[in-house]
Amino acid sequence: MTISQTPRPRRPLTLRDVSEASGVSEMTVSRVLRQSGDVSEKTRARVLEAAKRLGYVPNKIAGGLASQRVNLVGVIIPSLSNLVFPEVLSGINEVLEDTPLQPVVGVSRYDPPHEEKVLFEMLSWRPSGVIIAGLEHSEATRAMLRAADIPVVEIMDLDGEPVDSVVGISHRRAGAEMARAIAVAGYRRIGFLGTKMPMDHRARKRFEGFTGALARAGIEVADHEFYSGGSGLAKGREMTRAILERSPDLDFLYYSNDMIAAGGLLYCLEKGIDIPGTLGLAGFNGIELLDGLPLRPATMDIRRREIGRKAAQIIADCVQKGVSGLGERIALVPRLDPGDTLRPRPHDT
Amino acid sequence: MTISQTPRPRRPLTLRDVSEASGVSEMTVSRVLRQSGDVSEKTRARVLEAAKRLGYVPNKIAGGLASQRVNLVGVIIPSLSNLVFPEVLSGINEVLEDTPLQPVVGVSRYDPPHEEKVLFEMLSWRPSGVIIAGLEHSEATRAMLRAADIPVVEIMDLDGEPVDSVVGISHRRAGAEMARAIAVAGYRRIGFLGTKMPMDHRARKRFEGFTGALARAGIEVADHEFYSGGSGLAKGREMTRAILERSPDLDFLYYSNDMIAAGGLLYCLEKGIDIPGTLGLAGFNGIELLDGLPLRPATMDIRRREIGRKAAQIIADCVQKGVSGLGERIALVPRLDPGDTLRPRPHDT
DNA sequence: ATGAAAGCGCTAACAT
DNA sequence: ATGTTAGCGCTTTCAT
Repeated sequence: MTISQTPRPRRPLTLRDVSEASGVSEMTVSRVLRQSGDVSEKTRARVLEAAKRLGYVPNKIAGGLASQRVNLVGVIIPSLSNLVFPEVLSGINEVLEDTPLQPVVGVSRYDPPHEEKVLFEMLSWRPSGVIIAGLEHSEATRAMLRAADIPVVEIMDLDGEPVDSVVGISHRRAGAEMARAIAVAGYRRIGFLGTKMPMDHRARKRFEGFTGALARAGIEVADHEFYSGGSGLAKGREMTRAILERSPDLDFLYYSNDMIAAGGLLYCLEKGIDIPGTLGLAGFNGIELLDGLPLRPATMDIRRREIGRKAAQIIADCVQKGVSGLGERIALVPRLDPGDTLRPRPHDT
Repeated sequence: MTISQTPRPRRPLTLRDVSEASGVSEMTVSRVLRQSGDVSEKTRARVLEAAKRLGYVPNKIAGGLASQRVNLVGVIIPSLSNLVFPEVLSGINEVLEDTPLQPVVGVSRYDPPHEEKVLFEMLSWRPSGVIIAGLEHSEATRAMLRAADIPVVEIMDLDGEPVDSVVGISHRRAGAEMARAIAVAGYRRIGFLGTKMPMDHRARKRFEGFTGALARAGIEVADHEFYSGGSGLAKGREMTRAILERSPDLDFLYYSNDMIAAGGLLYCLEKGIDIPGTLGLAGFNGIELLDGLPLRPATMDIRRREIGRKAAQIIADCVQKGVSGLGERIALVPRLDPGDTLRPRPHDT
């Protein structure tokens, strides 16, 4: 007796296979599978049954070519290990899940030539829109974005000239606001700890906004420490040790992100430094990690999830309206959280 | 005087446009752009110049349909916010960057029906291979993977029946090994803190391996605490508080991941508990975060980056050889790191 | 080294 | 409600 087996196809199944198996024309099968147009309930059922039985998976390559529409949204972010960007992606996902659109992620590594390459690859799939982090791109990248004739949303940052729409916060203002809060609280000998600048424009703008606002309060940054490489707790400890050994009289440390701030906090607590009495601290981003620390570092929430949601919404709107961009500018306001490490302190006078 | 401007095309550029602009046949243009076949240096230069000047971006949709080959590798992981998976992705990227293959990421959210949907979407793009986390999938998912007739690599876990190839560690053994180390060190009143099981098979297997090995040493898990929802430091603190209030006589806590272990550690240190004298701790994963904590919790490194690399290598090999799978099984051995929180202790006798 | 023709699997547009 | 035809932009194959 021969054993009957589900045949394992060498050639992937096509609409035609479903058409033959169900005795319905290819066109009607296509309509059923896309739930477009009028199809009788009976044929619909027969088609669905056949498609399921055969294990048919539609070919979007062919579909996209025929319809000249591809429901992909390219998302280009600098890094996945930053913790911030996965949250932006979640926001994007949340919105796109209620649409036929699907995000496709590319990672630019804070490297403009690589960003250019990633975008080129992405555009070769003819996505319906692009969401891209930052406003600083190579001229070629900007040219491609403009020429693609699709909605483009630049996210995270507001300080610059967008190609089309933009959703984010002003990092200059964020830096300035933190500076003001620190100055108002009475801190005077302030150290800055951050990433090496050329890589990260947003960190640079925060630094600029920070120093600018301090200057207006008659304060100069007393010392700074820049690093390269991954930012983990250990890096924050090390940098904090270095800057405090060099400048033991600092009374505040402003870190360019929460992770290194958390490392610095742990270091200071171990050294028995009185926080925030002797030394205040602040980070940036508002990541979840901060919730479990012995003290909650001051930080500024940049509303990552909301940035993702708004950006995705703009793309979805454009696609729905059939327009290739609508030059929106959505300014989100970061929320300063003083936590336990940024407190008004007695004056020195 | 009219101002000459680069015309902004409504219709995306095609090979034909480049062909006309360069006076070279479409076919030859195609050859140049794909760097395949013999083309004279002169024509090549002309084509490249025209393509660049026009800002031509090839249409991979059309190319994929014509060639029946799409250089995408689908990667399906449960979550992006887990810290573990971005590292696996890095490993995959590292290898694929030296090939024409490109990863496309889908997130299954530890949810089999959703995983099924994500895979279906992915397969509709006819990728050259699939890398998917875990061995537990719905029957439909397994059927799709088999029917796709492309290389499939299941990653992270070894304990089960793979569809094709598999790269990972045995979580049962990992749990068992940690149990043995704890027992040998002399701990006897052991608590387990982990995720709610049905969601996460690998955590479940570790738990099974752990309790099994303890049983062989004549020890039972004295108490356990399960949680749902995100795992951050705060969750680790809260769970630790709960279990220690209920069972103050525990002498060891085994956490299902490093993040909650770190939270637990911070909690214990604040409470002034002597670690590892009174209480030992261990987590799981070997994440970078641990490096900056006041004490380094014991953990087990699961070699995430290497898992990604090996998996990608298998796909790349299959694509290169033109085979649709080769049933490899790569068993990685996790590394137990006792850190500062798992130390031999004096016997109670 | 280059070109011409056919067709990949699907859908738009137009029948019926 | 269903079917027919043409063609999306590229590559394969076969000429030259």
